[in-house]
Amino acid sequence: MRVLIAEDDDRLARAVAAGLLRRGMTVDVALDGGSALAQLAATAYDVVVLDRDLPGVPGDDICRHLVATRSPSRILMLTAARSVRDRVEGLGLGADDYLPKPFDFTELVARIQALARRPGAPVRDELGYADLVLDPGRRTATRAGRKLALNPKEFAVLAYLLRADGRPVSAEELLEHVWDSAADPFTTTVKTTVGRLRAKLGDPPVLHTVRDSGYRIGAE
Amino acid sequence: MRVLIAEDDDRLARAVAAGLLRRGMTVDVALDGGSALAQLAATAYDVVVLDRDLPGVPGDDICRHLVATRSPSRILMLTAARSVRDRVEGLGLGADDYLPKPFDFTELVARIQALARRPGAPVRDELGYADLVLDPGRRTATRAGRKLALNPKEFAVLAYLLRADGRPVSAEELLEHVWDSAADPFTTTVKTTVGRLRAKLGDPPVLHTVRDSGYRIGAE
DNA sequence: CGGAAGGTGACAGCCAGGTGACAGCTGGCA
DNA sequence: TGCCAGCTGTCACCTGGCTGTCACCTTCCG
Repeated sequence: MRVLIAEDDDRLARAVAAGLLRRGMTVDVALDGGSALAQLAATAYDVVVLDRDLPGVPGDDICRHLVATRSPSRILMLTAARSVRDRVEGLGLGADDYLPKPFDFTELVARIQALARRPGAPVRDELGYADLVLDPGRRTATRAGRKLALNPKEFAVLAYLLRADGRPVSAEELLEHVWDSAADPFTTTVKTTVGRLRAKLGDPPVLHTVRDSGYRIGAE
Repeated sequence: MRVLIAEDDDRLARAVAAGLLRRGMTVDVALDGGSALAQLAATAYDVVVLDRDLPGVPGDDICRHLVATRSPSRILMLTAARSVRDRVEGLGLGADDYLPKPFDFTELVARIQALARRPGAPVRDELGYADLVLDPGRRTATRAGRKLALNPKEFAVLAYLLRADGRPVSAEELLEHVWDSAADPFTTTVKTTVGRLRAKLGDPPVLHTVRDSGYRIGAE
């Protein structure tokens, strides 16, 4: 699957690209409207992630262009403003989905995957490991059928770890993806949050520490 | 995906049909209420775009009919009048979405797609959770057999939350669907209305807040 | 045994969300 | 037309809990 990220915030674009690459997608990045159009002309993308505030040619215009040319690409709009008006306008322009900044990176990745799956079978994505089940759509988490009262940050961390599917995830990676990308690199909040999450997950332990590489969901 | 457009303005109907065909949908048009009913009886549509001011059988009646027969079709109501009351009534009748004329064509297309994509809890003529029962057709709400005196806005909000079936619904989403889409994005009316609704719903609480995500009907 | 990585509990600031008072609007009615 | 009542939005203020920091402890490993 081929994805174009049209986003002028270089760090953000690269972080998203990294996440998608890890999920096996092919990713290109365009830092301004002009190059986005050029890349769209040259290559057939499955999904286009489109910042509304794009320098050069604004995202709205690119969206209109894609719709007008009956491009088969699905469009996911990003916007800084969170107003209702923006949302309506975004969808009105023909975008397939819409995400206001700031967003949870894992959420973005999930939405891109949902878009990539052709419409039809409604997507009910559920994450889980053993008796632990997470439903991102409903914001619910259960263990052995028992509901877990997770705070938003704890929930986001757990979702990210589950999506990592057993791979150890470093504190830095969590900081970048679950927290604001401008987070203080010396913060200790990750270990605190993981600690609280662990306590709520209960026994037997499913969230393990891999020394020097990070945290991991899985067996022993 | 199969869509029925029940709209007596011939030009408008054809323009919409053309746009939907271009997005790969199968489209039929009914120019009056009678033929709309006939086509609905003959064919299973995913989405019905329903003009309220339909000659023959009015759109409201068709909507009621679809809800009463537990049709799986999703209903998008169109209406010339733009009043809030209209909007609330439309949703109260059991429509899934509502669009006042004049509308932006691309917005209509986007909404139809959104409806089609929506995972399919079938439309019911009665909404409810636990001892709470809502009858959109008769605009009545009861809890544990006791009638609740809900204002129109409160009723519409509750109906929308019940249709979301446990999924958290953001204030933004409520604003867009229950209020006028041109609503002030910084308004605090949602939390006020939800507060009043909560007070009327009584104990035990069924309307919960999910921090950073919205409101949700359900257990704890 | 010493240092670094990781865990834990206490604490405080802040902000999302809740609440009550009030006022404007609207629709019904005489 | 003027009055009244109920619905709905705004505003100011409150509060509870989420989250980050910090100090200190434990564990691991060379």
